[in-house]
Amino acid sequence: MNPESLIKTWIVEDHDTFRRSLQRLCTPERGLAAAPAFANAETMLAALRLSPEDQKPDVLLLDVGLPGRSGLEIISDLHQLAPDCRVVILTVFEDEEKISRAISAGASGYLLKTSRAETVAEAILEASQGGSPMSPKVAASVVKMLAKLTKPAAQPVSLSPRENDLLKLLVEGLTAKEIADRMQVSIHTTSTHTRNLFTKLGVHSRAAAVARALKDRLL
Amino acid sequence: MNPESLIKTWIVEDHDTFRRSLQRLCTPERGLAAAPAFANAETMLAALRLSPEDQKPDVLLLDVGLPGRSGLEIISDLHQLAPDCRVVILTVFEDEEKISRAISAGASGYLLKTSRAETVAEAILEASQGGSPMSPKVAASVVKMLAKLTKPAAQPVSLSPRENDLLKLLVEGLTAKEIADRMQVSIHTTSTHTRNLFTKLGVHSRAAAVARALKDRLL
DNA sequence: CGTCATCTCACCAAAATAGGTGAGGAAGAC
DNA sequence: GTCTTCCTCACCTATTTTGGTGAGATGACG
Repeated sequence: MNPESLIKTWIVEDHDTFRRSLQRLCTPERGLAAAPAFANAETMLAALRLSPEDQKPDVLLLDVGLPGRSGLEIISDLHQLAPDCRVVILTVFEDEEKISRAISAGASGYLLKTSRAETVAEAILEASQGGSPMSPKVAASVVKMLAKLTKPAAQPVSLSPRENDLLKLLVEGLTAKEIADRMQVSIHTTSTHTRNLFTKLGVHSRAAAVARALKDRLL
Repeated sequence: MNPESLIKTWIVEDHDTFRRSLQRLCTPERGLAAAPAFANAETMLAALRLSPEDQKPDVLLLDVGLPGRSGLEIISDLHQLAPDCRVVILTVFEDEEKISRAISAGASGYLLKTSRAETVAEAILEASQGGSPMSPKVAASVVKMLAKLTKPAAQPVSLSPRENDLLKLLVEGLTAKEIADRMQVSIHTTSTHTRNLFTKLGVHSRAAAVARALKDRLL
């Protein structure tokens, strides 16, 4: 395999021994170029700023072991400096909170530190190809969270087209007058629609209607 | 490996040839028991209803090839009949819409039909152990969706404790009077808080405040 | 053909909200 | 100490919302 096609990985890991073993697993046999490694994220960012375009990493292995100043904050800086670089989190934490934060911050993959070396190497390759490598437990958590967030209405309501329009505009926070304007009808009509909508949704105020619409994804 | 520890897999797949090849990959060498296979979901459910508890499947491989009556609807029936059974979707579709629907419906895994046989076998094992096997592209979509859904406020607002309480109650759809009651203050106080809250959120109505709160996850 | 749902508009009145000003007390920051 | 933020309460008015009744037009469905 020629050097150009080797995946360029950078490593951020504060624990010396572990950092060296991560470096050791980046070998040409696995399709990985020799990996620069840093003891903290700031050093890595400094190096990245000095780095010419063609030497920037394809994948960043990021340890977020320490709570508090967790390392997730640097992901947005990283994406500024190297937009195409994929971030793979490496950590001991497997709770939904931590996983969710990492993914919101822009991480593509999330591995537990219990992963085998071979698994980490495969994950780097997968990430570089646009995938999202995750340890099985993490994947299960992610699926569970997504299921919760996309759960549809408990008792689906059937709104008429105009009622649907109205609801959208309510969610935008418009007043009755503005809504009438947008819907090209008189304010009396919006009032009628609003009353009917409230009845269907089982609410008595615009705020409650908006809450129901957004919570139960009625749009 | 003794028969008790083999994973019990059931298969729903309308295409004869593909169904047989799925059956062939369920072998004791891979830790999988011989798998009953069905050409459609209704037949499978009928069989499941007649099935004694100890023969119910650990994992269901579910083809959702056909659009329309897609097969996803049966997942809730399945969970009624066999609450511990994990569902792994097998399909050619890889768009976010389909993936999201499947996961909302209660699927644990999602494989593309381009997957190799060995990959499918491993996925069944992973699912049975509580994991969520996904093809790389699917995992990437799932992570992308979760990132979008959990993205925090663009410009974070710092609300005072009382303003936060108020916002929660607004989202519940309470009136000013009810809120005053719950917050144990006079209605004049809630009014003041409301005005300050609106200013901080940059809105001019309760509905818009609720929309902002829910969209930007300010709670 | 009648019925039903929907959309449209109108008039009405009670209630709630939006928005402004002022002001006292408590807690924390400088 | 002073300043600021926050919480509390009050009074004010204009506007909006909520909720009721009624009614004509349309189109779909049986």
